[in-house]
Amino acid sequence: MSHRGNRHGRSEEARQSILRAADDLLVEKGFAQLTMEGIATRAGVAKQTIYRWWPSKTDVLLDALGTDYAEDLNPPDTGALRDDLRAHLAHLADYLAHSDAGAVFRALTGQAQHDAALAARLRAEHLTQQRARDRLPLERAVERGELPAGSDLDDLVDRLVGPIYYRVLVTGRPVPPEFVDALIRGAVG
Amino acid sequence: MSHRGNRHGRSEEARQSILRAADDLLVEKGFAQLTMEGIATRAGVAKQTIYRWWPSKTDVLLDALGTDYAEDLNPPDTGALRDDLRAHLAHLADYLAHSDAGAVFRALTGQAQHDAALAARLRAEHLTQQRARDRLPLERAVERGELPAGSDLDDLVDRLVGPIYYRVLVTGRPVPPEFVDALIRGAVG
Amino acid sequence: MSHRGNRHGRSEEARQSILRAADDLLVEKGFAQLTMEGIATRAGVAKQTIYRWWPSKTDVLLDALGTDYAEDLNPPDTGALRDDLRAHLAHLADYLAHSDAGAVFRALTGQAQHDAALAARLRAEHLTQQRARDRLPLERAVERGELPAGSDLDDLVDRLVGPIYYRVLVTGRPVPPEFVDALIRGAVG
Amino acid sequence: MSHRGNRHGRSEEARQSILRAADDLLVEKGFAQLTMEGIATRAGVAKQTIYRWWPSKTDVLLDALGTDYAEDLNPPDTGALRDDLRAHLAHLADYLAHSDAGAVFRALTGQAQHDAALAARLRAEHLTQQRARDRLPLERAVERGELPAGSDLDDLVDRLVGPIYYRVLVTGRPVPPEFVDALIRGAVG
DNA sequence: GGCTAACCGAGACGGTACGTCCAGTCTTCGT
DNA sequence: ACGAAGACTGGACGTACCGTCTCGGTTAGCC
Repeated sequence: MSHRGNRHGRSEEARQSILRAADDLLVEKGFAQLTMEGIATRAGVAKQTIYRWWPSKTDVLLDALGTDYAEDLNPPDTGALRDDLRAHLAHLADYLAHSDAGAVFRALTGQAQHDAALAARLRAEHLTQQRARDRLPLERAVERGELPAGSDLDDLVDRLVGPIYYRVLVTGRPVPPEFVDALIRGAVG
Repeated sequence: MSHRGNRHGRSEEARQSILRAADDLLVEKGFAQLTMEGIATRAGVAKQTIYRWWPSKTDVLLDALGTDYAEDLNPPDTGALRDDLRAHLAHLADYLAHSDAGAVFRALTGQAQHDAALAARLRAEHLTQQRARDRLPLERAVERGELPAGSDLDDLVDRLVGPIYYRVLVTGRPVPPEFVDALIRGAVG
Repeated sequence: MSHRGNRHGRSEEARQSILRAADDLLVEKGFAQLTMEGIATRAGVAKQTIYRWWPSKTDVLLDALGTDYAEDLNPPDTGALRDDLRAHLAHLADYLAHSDAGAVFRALTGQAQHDAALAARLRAEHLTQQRARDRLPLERAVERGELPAGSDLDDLVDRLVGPIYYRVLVTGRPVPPEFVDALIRGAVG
Repeated sequence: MSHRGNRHGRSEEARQSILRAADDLLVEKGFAQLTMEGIATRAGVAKQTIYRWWPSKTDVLLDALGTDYAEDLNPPDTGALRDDLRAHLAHLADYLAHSDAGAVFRALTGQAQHDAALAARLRAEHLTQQRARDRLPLERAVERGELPAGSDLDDLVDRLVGPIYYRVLVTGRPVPPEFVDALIRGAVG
């Protein structure tokens, strides 16, 4: 069932190897050394096949970021807000700083500083969903009465994850459990 | 004081027009469209003159970021911690999001996601000083007894400024005074 | 009589529209801008349909040159050698320089300078016949005793038509009747 | 005295190796397989250096044709028209059909069938001079009284060289001395 | 007051990657 | 069985910048 160049439309085989090659090369050589020609060569694909489906290397990366992001970062539901947050934020910090998908995210966020259109797509296609996942423990806590009903959950999310993103993207400092605990105390008491 | 061809060392005139051109072009066309050739043309300078003094365009920007950063972001000393922080954090948010120097900072931070050496220089030459300025109100509060002596001020700084950087660099959401107040309440009670 | 997707052998409709498209495009845009894709699009035909029947664009043109060449350039038989030649050579010159088929011939001859196989086919499939037609008046003159029996007619043909091809292909100068007369005098007295 | 990239202007070294590479590759692989990239690689030169000075590969070839053409084809001056022509036309035929410069000429003439601008340049920069050389023996014969004063020398030149070009460019037949003699007899008695 | 060192502009150079175009092949569906 | 459609690999196109280089011109500061 591998369609290569026919009227069924695009080759899933080529698509996979391109995304894989982009991911690998980003991790190996970094965003600046990531080129369309390099991806094509590594993927064993013609350059035109990449350009046919993606306008630029950032679009390939946006696609490569794809489902990984969505699936990996679902917070647990232990029934206790602080436990949920402790686990989720630690996972988030580790994911952003050390996973391959995290590397792609950092690269795209970096590029988004120079490219407003990319910034918009990154927010629409990934950040929104991620923030929804980040909110889940807080929403459940409101339902359980652990948090007051009128809380501004978006602001709470920012106060919880903002310092983590800051350390990962800006200062490069690690995010130990104690720091996560302090964040939680500051945000939800 | 215009040295064109002399034995007194580099031309201050050329230096200024290069930094100016880099700054302007960054704001006008963005980091990706900022090229050494473009800077040279705009500055009316030979490419070699740029390469003689700066290894890359990020180094020019690091230099252009220069003293502005240092001078502009000194927190006030009102004698009351919360007032100091309110003013300083609001100023910081505005500066990062809307000033020309903020644009340079965002561009460099973006590039630092792909360039570890740049990340290191950016931290050493700018972030460290900025964080020191961010700490000042907290240090004075400790001296005044407003904060307990053993507080981890670095962690407090991260909890105060982290969400601001997060909004500026990642979500693009604005930083209204109410959000700053919530940050302050969460961090220093 | 329109076969589109059938089991009756190739579509004469497609064949005609391809040859027609090739001819038109050659005249409109020139050989260099003539592409297989362009022919396919203009003819409303899939590229593969062209490749199924012709290996290259020059083969399409060889085919397009087709029967036109053969039919159009038969010399008259007035019974007088010089009259036959005068009419035939003037017609030949006009045909080569100004007709659509002449444009195809010039293009193929040009391409044959870079492609020995094409040169061979062009000679075998067109030039040989054309030279046979060019010889006809001479052969009839030998039969009538207007020319001596041992004459090398091939050399005579070259001396008659060579300068015409030279003007058309190389210098671009016109071929007026006086020049044709001079040619005839030089070749057959 | 080899200037590589300085304000003296272009590198003569690069110019020579490009022309040489173009010439060699044309002879080795033919016009169709001659590419700008191939020339650049063979010449050990950047593509941009070729494009800086020549708009297309035909312009490189026009330049490569250069002085060779001019120098090599000067007719002798024996004092006897028929001897001059016999030697010159034999030389011309051999040159066109068998020399490297002849291969370049044939390729350019072929390409000129598809490119009117090239045809114009080829005539202006090479054919005109060559025809002037071809006329020389005739002009000297007029001065000596070997030919009548009113002769149309241009037409005579065409009748002498036309069949030779025709054989070289169109039929591919050889040009033996007997054919040259017949040409001379037909044109100048 | 000419010499000379240091810096300047200009711009050609060898390279790398860009994004586009077309060649020629292949696979499927519909007629 | 054939034609239309169109995705595929491959390779050259012509362009934009990269970072390096060599040169001639200008201007102190020194003999």
